[in-house]
Amino acid sequence: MSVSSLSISRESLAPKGQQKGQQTKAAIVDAALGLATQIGLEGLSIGALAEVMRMSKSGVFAHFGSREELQISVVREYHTRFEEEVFFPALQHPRGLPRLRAMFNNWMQRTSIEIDSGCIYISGAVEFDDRSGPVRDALAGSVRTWLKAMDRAVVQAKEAGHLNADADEHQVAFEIHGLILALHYEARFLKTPNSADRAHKGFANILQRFGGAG
Amino acid sequence: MSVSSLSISRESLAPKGQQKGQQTKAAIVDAALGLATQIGLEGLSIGALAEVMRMSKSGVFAHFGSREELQISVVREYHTRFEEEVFFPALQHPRGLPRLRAMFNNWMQRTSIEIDSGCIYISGAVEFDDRSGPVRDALAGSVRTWLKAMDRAVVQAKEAGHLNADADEHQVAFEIHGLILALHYEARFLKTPNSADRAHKGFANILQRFGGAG
DNA sequence: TGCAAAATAGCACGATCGTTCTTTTATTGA
DNA sequence: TCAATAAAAGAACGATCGTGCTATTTTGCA
Repeated sequence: MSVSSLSISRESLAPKGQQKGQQTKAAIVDAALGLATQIGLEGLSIGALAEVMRMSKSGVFAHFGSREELQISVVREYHTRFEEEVFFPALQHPRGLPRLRAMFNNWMQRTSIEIDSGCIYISGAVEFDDRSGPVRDALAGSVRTWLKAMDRAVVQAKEAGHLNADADEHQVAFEIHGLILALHYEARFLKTPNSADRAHKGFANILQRFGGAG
Repeated sequence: MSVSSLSISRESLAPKGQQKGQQTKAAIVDAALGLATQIGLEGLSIGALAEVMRMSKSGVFAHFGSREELQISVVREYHTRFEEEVFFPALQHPRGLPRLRAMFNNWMQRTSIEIDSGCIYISGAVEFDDRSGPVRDALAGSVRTWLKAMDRAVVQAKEAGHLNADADEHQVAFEIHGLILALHYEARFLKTPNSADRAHKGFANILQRFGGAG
């Protein structure tokens, strides 16, 4: 193999000076996210992760320097994917009720998938609700960012006249959040059928009450 | 000390042949419940429990035979307390809307306390949602029992004419469950203020929509 | 009061955990 | 191609975990 072909492939695969290590790290974070959604951020162990990656424990460990840093990387990766899958696509819909509906529907779709795989925003909340530290901060910050985006969407719907003028925006967001949590709880833990339908129905009920049904 | 006084005290303290071991076991379960609500059923370790009890690990362990049996005992104890605190007092209110209100209010009060202490129905759901075994069964059975009681209360409220005739009982119970879960999540994890008010408001909104507001 | 039984303690085991250190291998750039 | 550097492996550490085994202590009852 010639030097020039090597050079070209390096350019194309890692254009911004991305070393082999960066790619490996990304692959580790990807695998770690998969493990963490199933067994939680606390259940995520470097040994199990190394086994999945077919690497040594120390090989995995060296990329992060600590377990905490690994957990934070997982949270950040989840945040990015959540944004790409739920938030950004909704922005293509016009402000107001259409965008609010899109955000809820995208959230519902993601939650429906997570009935099988798990959700670190929910499991992480339980694992870190009485702790402090950078992992908790990353987790709470990420969740708050999303909930604020939901809040803004409700505010815009009200400004657009799609909701009653006296509608309490935070109340709407709170009740929507409850529907998602109930869906996750009843479907994933209790295996209650038709939970997704109940959540959708609940959203329609909220809109009806706050004037967004018509 | 005379034999008769010993006999009397034994009769009074342990009338049904309750040995010392039973009392100790009850005290251990009590301490274990306290630990489990904070750090979860999975975080509950026999070593930490022994330290709290000022006992040896093996001394604690012998009462249960396995960690799993300890966890099940904790779930059962929590179930009993939940019934005594939330369910039974509500039965003293008349069937229909008054009893439904009482059940929700008692549930809210318990949840408000658990914002500080934690709740094993919620943490346990996350810890055991993708596992099988007796602990999961005990947990899910206990939760289902309570949710069915809520369902019955809604049905009775409808039968009494306190809710619209076309109200979907399970839908009402689902949305109420969501309010409790959102309260726990936002208050305990995110430290969002006024979450209890939002849950109460949400309950009023549900009643309004299903015809129980007047 | 004394003796059987129950309750508790003490100790050790294998396993897993995060982490550190040293050594080997793979990659990079001139 | 070769030296410098990054990446990965290997081994070992102290700690904690659940659990089994064997003493020791405490309790219950005649």
